[in-house]
Amino acid sequence: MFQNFKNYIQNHSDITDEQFITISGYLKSKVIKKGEFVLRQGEICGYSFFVSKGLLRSYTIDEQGKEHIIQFAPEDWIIVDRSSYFFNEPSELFIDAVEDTELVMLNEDFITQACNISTVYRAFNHKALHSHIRHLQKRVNLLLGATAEQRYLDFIKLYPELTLRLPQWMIASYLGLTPESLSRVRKELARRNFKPH
Amino acid sequence: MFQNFKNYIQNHSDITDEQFITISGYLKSKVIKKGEFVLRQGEICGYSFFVSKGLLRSYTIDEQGKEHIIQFAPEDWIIVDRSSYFFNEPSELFIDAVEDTELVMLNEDFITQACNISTVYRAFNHKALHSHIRHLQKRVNLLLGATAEQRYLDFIKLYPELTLRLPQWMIASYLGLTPESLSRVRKELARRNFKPH
DNA sequence: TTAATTTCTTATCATACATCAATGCCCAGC
DNA sequence: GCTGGGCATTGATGTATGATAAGAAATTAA
Repeated sequence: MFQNFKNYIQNHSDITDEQFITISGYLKSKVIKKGEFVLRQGEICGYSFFVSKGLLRSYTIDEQGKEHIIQFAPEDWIIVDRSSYFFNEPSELFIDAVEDTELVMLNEDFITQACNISTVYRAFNHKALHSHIRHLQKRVNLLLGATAEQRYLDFIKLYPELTLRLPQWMIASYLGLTPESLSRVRKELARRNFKPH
Repeated sequence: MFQNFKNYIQNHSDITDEQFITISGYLKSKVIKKGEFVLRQGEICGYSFFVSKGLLRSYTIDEQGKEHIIQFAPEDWIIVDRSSYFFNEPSELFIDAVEDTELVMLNEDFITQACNISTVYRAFNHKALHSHIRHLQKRVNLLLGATAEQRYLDFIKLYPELTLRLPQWMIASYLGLTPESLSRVRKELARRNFKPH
């Protein structure tokens, strides 16, 4: 039931099988279909969501009703609105399933317990926060300076498998483009004989 | 010498005067003039910089030689390239002084010691990481969706005092605009009789 | 004070990307 | 096998912002 998650957590900590069993009481698993939500704007994000199988995304909807995708989470990724989770504030984000998805929900108690049991896990968590910051800062920098084409090239370099799994309009949304613009960027790349990978 | 920093840290933790004295051996203070650097692209960021007086900024320079300002840090703020600091990687960022500045440099040992002495300080640190993430995510969202005017209005609402202290071209750079565009935005706001504050 | 930079504004023109609209594609469900 | 609804492409046109250039204003230096 939690096998993928157990592998994941043991790869990143020294938590033993027995320890995992004791704290797995704080876990919930869930299976959802494409399009179903695990978080909606306005709700408080009480869980981190680990993706065992499938693909989730988080996004905002602005005043003009436009979606802006913040993050994708394929297998072995964790997705969460950290602001809402940590500060107990209503979330700005929606999180829904891009594909049929199996996920594990970790609540605050689980994290606390795991940190108490294992300093390795605690350090892993700390590192994850820094990775998140690094990623966001890089994205800010790209959005400040890079053209549509540069942002797209960066995306397919960073997420080659996602590029294949996602509909193009979602990639466009992640990059801050319209689907039409992304289509033209791709056309231009093809004209110049660009081969991904 | 570290008075402002001592106040700051005691406001955010239960560290005593005596404890502060023992760990203050890990601190360095520095006075720099407007335009001087505390970090350059390519260097590893070995310190967090606390601003006692004055104003620092961090920014990148892209391939076309354009600056993109990532952060401002006035009094009582800490500025650091967390990626470089945590992962020991060469930094993408420059950090220099917008005004003549007095600062305190905290190295890894200081942070470690302070965390060991005080769980309150440790929690404060943890919270700071989450605040950073919240801020970056909000900025990504603005850059994805908002117009020049919306971004500028958001800025002056968030940083009213900075708006007065900074040259406009730096605000423009922070917002991902040219100075000319920001000037037009301001003109249009003035025409519509907008009063800051 | 004058001179010299730097910053801000304004105007014109250029361009990347958005918007709107039409078409074709694909594959999901009947 | 049709049929319909998302999705991708393409073209025509619009618009916000960038680029360039010049002058005004403000700040700093001499």
